[in-house]
Amino acid sequence: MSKTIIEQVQSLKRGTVEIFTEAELAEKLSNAAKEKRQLRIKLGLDPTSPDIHLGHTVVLRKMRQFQDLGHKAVLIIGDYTARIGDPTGQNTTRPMLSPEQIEKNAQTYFEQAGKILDTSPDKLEVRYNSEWLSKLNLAELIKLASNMTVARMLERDTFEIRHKAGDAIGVHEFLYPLMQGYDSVVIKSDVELGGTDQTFNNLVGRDLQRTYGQQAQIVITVPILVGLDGKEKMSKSKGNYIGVTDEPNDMFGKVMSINDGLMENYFTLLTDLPVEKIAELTNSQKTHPKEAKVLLAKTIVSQFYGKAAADSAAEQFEKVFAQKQLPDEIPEFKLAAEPTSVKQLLLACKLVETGGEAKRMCAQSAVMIDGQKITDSNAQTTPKTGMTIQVGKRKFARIKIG
RNA sequence: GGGUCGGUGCCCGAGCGGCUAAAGGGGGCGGACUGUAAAUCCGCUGGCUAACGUCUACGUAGGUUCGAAUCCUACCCGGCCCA
Repeated sequence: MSKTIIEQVQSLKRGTVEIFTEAELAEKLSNAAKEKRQLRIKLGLDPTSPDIHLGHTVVLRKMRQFQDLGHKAVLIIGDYTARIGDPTGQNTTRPMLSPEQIEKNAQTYFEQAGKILDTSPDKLEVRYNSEWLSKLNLAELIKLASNMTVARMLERDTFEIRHKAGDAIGVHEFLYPLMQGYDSVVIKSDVELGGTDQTFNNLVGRDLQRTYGQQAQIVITVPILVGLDGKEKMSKSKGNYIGVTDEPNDMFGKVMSINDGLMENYFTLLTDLPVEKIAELTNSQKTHPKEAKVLLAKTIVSQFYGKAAADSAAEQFEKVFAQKQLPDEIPEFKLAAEPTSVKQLLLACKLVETGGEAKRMCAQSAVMIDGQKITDSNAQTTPKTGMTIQVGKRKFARIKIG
């Protein structure tokens, strides 16, 4: 209420790629204000992978902005659409989940998304799309499908690429955008949020609402966050992600591992720092890149764990990586004081997974026991309390006899 | 339905009877370098074993052979072309 509509649109626009259309958004916002009505902001969720990472938080942060303006987040758990699997993804076939599994995943999701979203009941509504999709009969499905043409489907990048590459495309995959679009009709969405990979799907919702006689939803797309490798999108399966439940030290370390060029992107999408400040931080003439990255890492960690934890993570990082000292917290393992080989010792402390790996690590002089390099995995040692073992730069263990 | 090509390790991809735990690349891991990285360079990259070895692995199931990822048969899955 304090912000004008123009200001609202400006702030909502930050960090987005496209808005279909900005003018309509302004109109909706202003009508909602006049009618004292909450806008319904839709976000579809995939219940197959409940663990959320920073990539998901980009769109969640945008959702939060809407909530803070008084609007309602409507989360759609795609339990029914999960039967198909988003054609955007790599895999076209996915295991069908049991209702219990979906429920569990959804639960996990909320716990994690709650770190970003406002979960008070007047700001959040959660729906499962099986609620209406399972009731569609064939006639209704045909009607739905008649709103789409093959040519238009094939326009879609992912289909076009796969088609040209000679990969299989199941007919049922064409239903995915329709089902997702139908969700918008059922829940009467005003705005749908999504990554740019969802642009097509979300625009289908817009069209469908029109054919079903509703006012078309606004579609807002946000960028797909690039993963730690700096190339591919952040995803769990690619292992280039930072999970929102990662421990502060891990989270900090992962942020520090991104390459310098990625900082600006992360600052913009994952923090609230003003644009001018970001420009200053990412200009290496003005700010040392490491300093900027430390600030980025601290800012991100503190969003999830608070400032104290962020500062402590920064200290640990400096200690372990820059000064190559031992961290404060080292996992402790209880062992018997029997002589064993280094190989067995590493296995017992879970520093390696297989004997072969233990041998390799030793051969590559990555193993240190009490600061002594060990190169022979068959060397005998007798564990004693306080003995510290290090494998590589980041794996540590401490022994306790007992 | 017919024809044809194909299914190889985490991924891509070579191999097309023994020298193949399977070239090469990517990824990952370790080391050097550094500003934490990135880039670059070097090394490693199936399990068990102290080691000799041994087990598992080239779509699935059988078969031929002293010996098969490599040949044969059936089946499953996919691409393309024809209908």
